[in-house]
Amino acid sequence: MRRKVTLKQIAKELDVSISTVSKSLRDSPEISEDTRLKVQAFAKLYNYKPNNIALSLKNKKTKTIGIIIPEIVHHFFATVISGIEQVANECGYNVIVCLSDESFDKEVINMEMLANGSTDGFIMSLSKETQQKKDFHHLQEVINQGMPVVLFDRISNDILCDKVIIDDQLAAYEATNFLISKGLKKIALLTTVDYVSVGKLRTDGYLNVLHDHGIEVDENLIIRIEDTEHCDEKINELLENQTVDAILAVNELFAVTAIKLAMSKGIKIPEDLSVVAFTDGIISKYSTPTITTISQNGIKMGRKAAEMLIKRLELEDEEDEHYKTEIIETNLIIRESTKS
Amino acid sequence: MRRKVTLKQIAKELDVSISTVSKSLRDSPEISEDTRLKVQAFAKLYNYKPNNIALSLKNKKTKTIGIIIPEIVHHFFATVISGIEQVANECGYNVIVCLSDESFDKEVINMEMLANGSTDGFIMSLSKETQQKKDFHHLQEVINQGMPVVLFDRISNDILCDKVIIDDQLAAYEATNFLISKGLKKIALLTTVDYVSVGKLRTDGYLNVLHDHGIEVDENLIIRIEDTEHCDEKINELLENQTVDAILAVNELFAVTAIKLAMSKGIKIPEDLSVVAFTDGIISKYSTPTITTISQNGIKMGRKAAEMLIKRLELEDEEDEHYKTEIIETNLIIRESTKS
DNA sequence: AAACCTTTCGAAAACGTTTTCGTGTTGAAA
DNA sequence: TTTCAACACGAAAACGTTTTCGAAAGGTTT
Repeated sequence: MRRKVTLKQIAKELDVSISTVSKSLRDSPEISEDTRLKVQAFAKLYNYKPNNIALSLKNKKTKTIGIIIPEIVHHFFATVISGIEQVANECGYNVIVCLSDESFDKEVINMEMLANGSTDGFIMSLSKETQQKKDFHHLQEVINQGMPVVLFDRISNDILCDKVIIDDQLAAYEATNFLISKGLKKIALLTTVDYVSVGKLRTDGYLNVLHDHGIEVDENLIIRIEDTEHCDEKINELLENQTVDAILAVNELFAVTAIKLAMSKGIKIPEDLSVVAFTDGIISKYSTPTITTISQNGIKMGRKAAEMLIKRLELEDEEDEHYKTEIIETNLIIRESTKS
Repeated sequence: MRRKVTLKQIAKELDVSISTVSKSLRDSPEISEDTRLKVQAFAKLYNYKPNNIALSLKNKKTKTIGIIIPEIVHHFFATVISGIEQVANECGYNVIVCLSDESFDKEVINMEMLANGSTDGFIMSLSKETQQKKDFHHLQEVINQGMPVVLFDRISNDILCDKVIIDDQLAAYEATNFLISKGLKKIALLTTVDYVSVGKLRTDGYLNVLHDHGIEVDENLIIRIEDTEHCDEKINELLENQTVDAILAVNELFAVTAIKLAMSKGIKIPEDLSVVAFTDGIISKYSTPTITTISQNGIKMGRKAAEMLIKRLELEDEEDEHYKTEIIETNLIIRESTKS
């Protein structure tokens, strides 16, 4: 077992000072070529690598990005992490990941843990509970301390910081418009409860397009689902009590559940019912029929968030560049679940 | 902008020494109640929290676990991270995640980055390239330095360390056995190239069960797929040229692809063709028909790996507990893709 | 020979902790 | 009055770096 070697040990071994070793390794012209080469050879031999922790302490920079997300077993969040990791890696940063499990308390705890020197900044998406409580003091605290924060997807207008989102409202508008253009009239919406920011925005987009086409809003066609685990019943209820031409679902899960239920009732897709879903994930790609979705490019979102954070981190001393909100474009990916 | 307050600042402000402040905050009996309360009140007021980096440097412990996995956009790996994070959190550890992208070089670079003080230990799953090259010097290096490593899923017997896996061979044996028990004879295998450890083991299990039942192995029924992206062609070829009763796939993707291709050819599932897949992920749960799978409990795997690592980390000074390999049990989850 | 410049290196501070040890003050016991 | 223990606190080292500044040694210029 050969423990890691330090500057001090090298210095002692070669009978020079620590500073000489440090300077030699950093190719300082202060040091004669003789000793420089000698030190470098020795360091290489013992595979010396500077200790990151010591560097962090000295530089007051950890080169680490804190990511706090509600869940990691959601494909979308996984892709965002992937995107973040890509540019972090390119820029010599590491990422430390914490999960809030949709819990406000865990979000706060994780944030406080990481804020005490572990990371240089944060990239996060708010937990449901946080969005519901509208309590952002933990974020505010961190921002006040001068740590940059970038919010993505689940954001809040009450927090002043950089943000990256898709235009949920517009995307919902366009997707619904697409359905209308196919001659479909009775379009149901499967959405979440309103405190989830994206659910609200997508609902708004849906409402707007109906309004613009002079279609009356039928509240019976709007299903607000609180508990993702038991969405079956509410969707089943919809299919039992209403005849609908099309469905817009704010996530894949709702969509695939609706499709399965519909098919089991002998409803043909897309002949009898067209379905469009938000979030282009694996389910949509591999379900039968494959599902028309609104792509929500997680990789791009993650990359952009990381770029914004790192840019701010490396900004020379708070030339306070004002906060930006970047919008990642979406596309409608047309597959088998919608009429052509 | 109120930067974080340090012991030194508190000391200066209250006109006491740094040691007094530190001791006060740690409730040392050395300090009079008077000053202790005064210091604590002041610290609370200014929301003092000790700096993690400084603590890490002093204690030579970071309370951080390094995770290196091939990809994060695989549901299985995401669940493992989730499991790791659960127990890490319970034990006051953070996790720092690096992705190798199945590249040997990235794996090495990430490992070296994290090994220089950033983490106390590693949990990892080998990249394909690493398994192919059989070059483990980076792992060996880290282990020699006294950092604990826990390998999961994609492991190698050439590395001496703790491991956690499923019994791939047994699981494949039992799954195939299940198919045979349904009276199915011509069972095809969709697997990976042999250097991927789990692919090899699963193939072995398949071969063993055929042998034990006296069924002759038909090499035409064993499809080794190198490139996941273009598995369609090879699977299509199989379905065109052979009539098969059943398919065992080493992952969900191969299974769902096979199912879709078969259905497009008018082959009925499960009447004409039964399908069983490894890895119980979302695809299997939501595809049509739903797929019978071998559960590979990622959460449990992650939890176990984290427990093993932390146990070793908190073992008083290398009482060298010998290395263990934990086996996570699997279950066959029977769904619609197999005959009942 | 005196003054000065270069070269080459080391001491020390700094980052923020914790902890060991030393020290001054007080009060009580001898 | 002396001695000693208890109490309350501070100085300093340590963790591993980087960097500033000072200084010794040697050489060059007057």
